[in-house]
Amino acid sequence: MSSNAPIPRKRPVQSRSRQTVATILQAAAQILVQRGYDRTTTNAVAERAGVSIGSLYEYFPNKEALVAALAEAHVADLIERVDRLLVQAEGLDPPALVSSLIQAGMDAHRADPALHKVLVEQVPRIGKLAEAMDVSSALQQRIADALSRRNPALPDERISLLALVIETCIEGLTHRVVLDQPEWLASGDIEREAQILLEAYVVQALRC
Amino acid sequence: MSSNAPIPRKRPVQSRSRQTVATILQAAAQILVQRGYDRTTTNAVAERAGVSIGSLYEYFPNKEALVAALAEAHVADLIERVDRLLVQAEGLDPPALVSSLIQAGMDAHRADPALHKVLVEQVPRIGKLAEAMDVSSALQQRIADALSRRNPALPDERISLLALVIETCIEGLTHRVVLDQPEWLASGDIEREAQILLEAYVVQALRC
Amino acid sequence: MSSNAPIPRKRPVQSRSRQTVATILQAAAQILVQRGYDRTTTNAVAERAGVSIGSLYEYFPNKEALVAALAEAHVADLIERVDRLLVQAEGLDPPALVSSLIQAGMDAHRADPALHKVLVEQVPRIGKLAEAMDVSSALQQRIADALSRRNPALPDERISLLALVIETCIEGLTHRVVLDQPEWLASGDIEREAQILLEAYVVQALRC
Amino acid sequence: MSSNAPIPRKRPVQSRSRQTVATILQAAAQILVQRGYDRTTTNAVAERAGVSIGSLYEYFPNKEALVAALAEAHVADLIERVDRLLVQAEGLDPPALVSSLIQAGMDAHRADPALHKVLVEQVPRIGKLAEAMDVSSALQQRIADALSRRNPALPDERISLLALVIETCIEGLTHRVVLDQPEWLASGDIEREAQILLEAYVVQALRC
DNA sequence: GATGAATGAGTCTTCATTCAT
DNA sequence: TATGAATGAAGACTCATTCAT
Repeated sequence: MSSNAPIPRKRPVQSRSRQTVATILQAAAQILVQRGYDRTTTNAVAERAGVSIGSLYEYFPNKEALVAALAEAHVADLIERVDRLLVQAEGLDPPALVSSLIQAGMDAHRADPALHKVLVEQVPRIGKLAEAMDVSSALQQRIADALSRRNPALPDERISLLALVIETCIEGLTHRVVLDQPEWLASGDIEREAQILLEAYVVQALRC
Repeated sequence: MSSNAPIPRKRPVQSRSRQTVATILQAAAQILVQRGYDRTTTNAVAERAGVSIGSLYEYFPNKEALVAALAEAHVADLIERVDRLLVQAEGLDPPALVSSLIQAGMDAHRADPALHKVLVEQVPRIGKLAEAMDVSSALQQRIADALSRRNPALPDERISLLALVIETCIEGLTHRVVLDQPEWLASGDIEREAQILLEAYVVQALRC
Repeated sequence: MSSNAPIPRKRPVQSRSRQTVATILQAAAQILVQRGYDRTTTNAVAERAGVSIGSLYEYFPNKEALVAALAEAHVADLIERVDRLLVQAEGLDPPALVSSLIQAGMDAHRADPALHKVLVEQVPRIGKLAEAMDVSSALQQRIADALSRRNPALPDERISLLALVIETCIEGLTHRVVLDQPEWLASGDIEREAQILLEAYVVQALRC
Repeated sequence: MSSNAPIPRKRPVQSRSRQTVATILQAAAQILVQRGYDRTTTNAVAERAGVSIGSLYEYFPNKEALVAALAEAHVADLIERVDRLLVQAEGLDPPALVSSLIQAGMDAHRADPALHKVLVEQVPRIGKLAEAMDVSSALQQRIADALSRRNPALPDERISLLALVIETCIEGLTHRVVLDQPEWLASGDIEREAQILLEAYVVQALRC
């Protein structure tokens, strides 16, 4: 409207959009956590976000896309955390690498455990949502890279298999603790067991 | 009428009911696999079962209960398979026990993989459904018992932790293979890795 | 079965039927009072009566007929009570007659106030049910007869009108007290007012 | 857009809603009268109103609320009519007051007799509906006020009782005529009788 | 872009009633 | 006659999505 005002630097529209999108995603996360997936309605999300339902559909073509966006953001956050830790672990020996991976796995779940729980337990892994929620592939890739740098001689197939096993165990153990026994989080017992379990495995594997 | 026949009276009636219930559950399984949880409607299940919608509600108070019954049956089947294998593994040494556990885990998922996939990926783990789908607790208990018999000196806490780790890893690896890479099922690669991973862990653990 | 037992006097079948019908009606009354009309189901009535739903439909062609039978029985009970009092009031003077009528009205509602309340407040006055619940016509007729015997000179039209007014006021006042202010039942205030109200009216009317 | 127009902004939006609500209520009244309460379905009401079923539920959370709104409106209309007549009767002597009250009662039932009949005869007086349909309390209050102004010396208790008796008789007689013998409406016979009945009663009562 | 009233296909669920046994 | 499993028409209600303003 006020076209000659001195304020607008660049893409004011875009920045407002960004803000709106962020608000909607926040609202979606809250409602998802409070009500679960099935009972989350787009109307409720819009209302919570203080945005009209029409606006919501301006940014997200449907409910699935909305939740997918949320899942993507969450997953990106998770992976970013893992990446940060992996960078630090670059030069370490295998036991320390394993430790780092375990820490990364545990740490990743500290992002937004409640949201994580809902996403994992209630959101149907179908279509776009299945893709959006696939953390494992990305993590396996990163683990594979790390292993590969350590022992470039190992064949890719073997690396993949190792990465799959490692990632699966860490994710499995972490999930179990985070989702079902959050009271165990503090003790560090699980980390210790995981270390024992995987250290031997990895050390030996990197030898072959 | 035939007052002194040795045949129990109400049997025919009961058997009709039984048949109806079984038919409904079968139909539910089929439709669940074909359409996924959200798009499974009670009316469609009744129709597929060749039964009136009223009959369905005669036996299952609502959709949740229907799917929960299905999940319970599936879980029971699954656990029964594990139990059978564990019985055979009774006297074996730790490596063989581990092998049995892994086989049991893999085998369990051969019950009805398609149904398993839908149940795991799409059915919201909420309320009655969450309970009905809890295999892990049961399996951990069985593994704990097996370990306990092997090494009665170990404290319960330690046994529980071991069982949790073992069960989680086996379930995690099996899931990953069954749900995401069914093509790996045949190769036996995963079993081999799992054996390596867990054998060392268990052997050592049973020593302490 | 035991066909030559000395017990059965006459129409054992009929008497058993009678018993069944009575049981069903009792059950219907209970459930009606507990749940209200809409939430009263024929299945629940049968169950409460300890009778199969099929048997219920043996005796009552449909829900409406069942409730109508109940209403009829209730109304018959009411009218019988009124009749008993009116017989006693035969020779009395007008004020005493009025008093008797009022007593009869109040007394009638002591039959089964809870059932009465449900029938009046919730049962739709439609078709067979409307007929079954029509107490007023019968009462007006009886009042008209009583008045007529007192003053045969009065034209029928006038008698009818008087009866309508008297019956309506008594029923109205009684209802109000019974349904809305049961705590006033004991005091006798309403009876006193009704007597004042109607005595003057009737005395004068019987003169013309 | 037309930013400085004196017309309130949201009006068009609101007026659309208002219109929708009004249309729905009209349709509900029609269908209620035609089919009776039980056979009135929300879908039919929406269809008759030329509105989607979703819109109906936008404004009325359930069937009960819809009918309650209708009843409330009807009752409000009814009471408004009575109030109008009572205002005019302010300075009159007791006989004229009685006459006014009777006229008011009769007149009130001219609002929408068919709807009135359905509401009274078929709508279950339960929960919200019972409240919505309670005319008597309001009318008794108004009558009590009128009496109180006439004779401030009378104790409240007595006033209440008088009002109850008067209101009950007028309502009873009016109902009977309107619901059961609409053909008597024209003659004026009932009004005359009511006047005789209540005049003596009120005159005497206001004396004490 | 924003709004929010309106849409309506689609679900679950109830319950009076039937009928094979 | 009695039983109770089975029926299925019908109804209340939800919510993702559209579109006129």
